[in-house]
Amino acid sequence: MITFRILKKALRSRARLGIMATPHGAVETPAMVGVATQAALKCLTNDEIPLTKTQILIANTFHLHLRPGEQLIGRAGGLHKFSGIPVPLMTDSGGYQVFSLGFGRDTKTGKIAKTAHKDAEASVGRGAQPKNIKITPDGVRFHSPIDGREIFIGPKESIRIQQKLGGDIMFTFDECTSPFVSRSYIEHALRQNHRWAENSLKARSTDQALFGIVHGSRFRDLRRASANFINGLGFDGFGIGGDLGDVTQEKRTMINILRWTTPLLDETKPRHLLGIGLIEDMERIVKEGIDLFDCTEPTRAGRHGIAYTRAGRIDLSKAIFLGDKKPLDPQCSCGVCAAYKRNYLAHLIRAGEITGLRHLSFHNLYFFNSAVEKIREKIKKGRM
RNA sequence: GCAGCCGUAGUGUAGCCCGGUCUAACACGCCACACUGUCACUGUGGAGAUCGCCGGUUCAAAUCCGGUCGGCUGCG
Repeated sequence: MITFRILKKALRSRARLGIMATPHGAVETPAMVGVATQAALKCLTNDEIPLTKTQILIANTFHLHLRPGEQLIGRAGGLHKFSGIPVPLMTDSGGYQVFSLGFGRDTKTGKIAKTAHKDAEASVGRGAQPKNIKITPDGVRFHSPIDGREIFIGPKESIRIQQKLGGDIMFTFDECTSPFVSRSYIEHALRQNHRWAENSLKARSTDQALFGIVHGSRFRDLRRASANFINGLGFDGFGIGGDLGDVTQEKRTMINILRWTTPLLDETKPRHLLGIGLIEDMERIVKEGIDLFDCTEPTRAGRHGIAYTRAGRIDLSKAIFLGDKKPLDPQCSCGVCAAYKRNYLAHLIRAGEITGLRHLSFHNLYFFNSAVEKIREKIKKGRM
C-alpha cells in the first residue's frame, strides 16, 4: 500500500507539494518517474539511480511478460529482489503497447500529434483495428516482437502479471488511444476502458496500490465523464492517459485536458500524467495538479547522443563538439559535468562507446530531476 | 625474370566465369532529421564510385581481349 500526504498547496495554481510513501521508500512530489521498461534504468547501474536524483521508476508489464516472464521474477521474490533496484517501482500495465504497437505504429505518431488534428482526415472510425494487433472486448491480442507468438493481455491478465512482478504501484490495463481517432471511436474505447478499469480493480488480490486511468482523448465532456467515473471506483491514485491532442498552440489541448480532469479527482490521491515530461512541459503540468509523470526522454535522448543543457539540447554526435572544451552544462552539478568535457563525450558518442551513452543518460536524468526539484522548491517557497 | 591471384564510393566487399535488367549493390563510416506510459546503442532520409590506367572487340564492356601501373603469393 501507499500513503500520500500533501505538505503544501500552491496559492497561485493547483500545484501540490507532497510525500508519497511506499513499501520501498518515500517519494517527494512532484516527481519525475524514470522509465525502466525492462527493470533497468538503461545504461545505469543500481548504485547510480539515486545519484541522478531519481526517486522512483516504472517498469513495463508487456515487456517483462515477454522476457523473462513474470513467473521467473515472481520466483525471484518480485522486481525489487530480482533487480536490486533501490527505489520504489511502478509497473505500467501494457496499455501503452496497445497504442505503440497498434495505431501508433501504423501512423507513426506519438500520443501528442505533431500536426493539428483534422476530423475529416486520417480519422480512425469506430470498429477500426490496427494492422498488427487485435483489440477485443476482453483484451488485446499482440504478437511477440521476440518470436512472433500470440500474446493476449486484458485487464485480468495484466493485473495477474503485475502482481507477480510485485511493484509498489500498478496501473489498470487500458487502451492508450491515438490522436488521430474519431469521436465515435473514442466513445467506444472510453466505455471499454472504463469496463477494463473496473475489471482491473476486481482482479486485484494483493495490497499493491492500483491507479485507475482517465481517458477521453481531446474531448472535454468525455474527459470529465471519465474523471468522474474513475474517481468513483476507489483507486489509490490516478493516471491521466490516452492521447493528448497535438503540439499546436503550445500543447494547449494537453493543458486543457488537465484543467478539465484534475479538479474532479480526489485531491488526497496522487495523479500521474502518463508518458509526458519534457523540460518545457514540467512546470505547466505541475501547475495543473500533477504529482507524478514519467518520460523516456532523458534516457532515450542520452542514448541517441543528445544532452540537455540550460541553453537547449545539444547533439554530441556532431563533429563540432570534438573541439568544445566546456562541460555539457557549465552550471550543472552532476558527476558527469564535473569530470568530463564535451570534446571527450563527443568522441565517445561518435566511437559508439557504451560509457558515452551512460554519461549522457546520467546527466540528462540529473538535469530533468533537478528541474523538478526546483519546481518543488518553488511550491515550498510559495512562488507558484 | 616467370607464373598465379587481386585492383569497384572514406573503409571492407558483391557483381566479372554465362557482356545488355549496373542511370553499379551491400555493410560500416559520413551528413541531416526524428524520438514524451521505450519493439529504441534506434528509425527515416541524403551525399559519395564513370568500376587502377591506356587501347581494342562489340550495336552494347565493371564484365571479353591486349598492354601498362600497383599490390600479394609462389617459383627462380
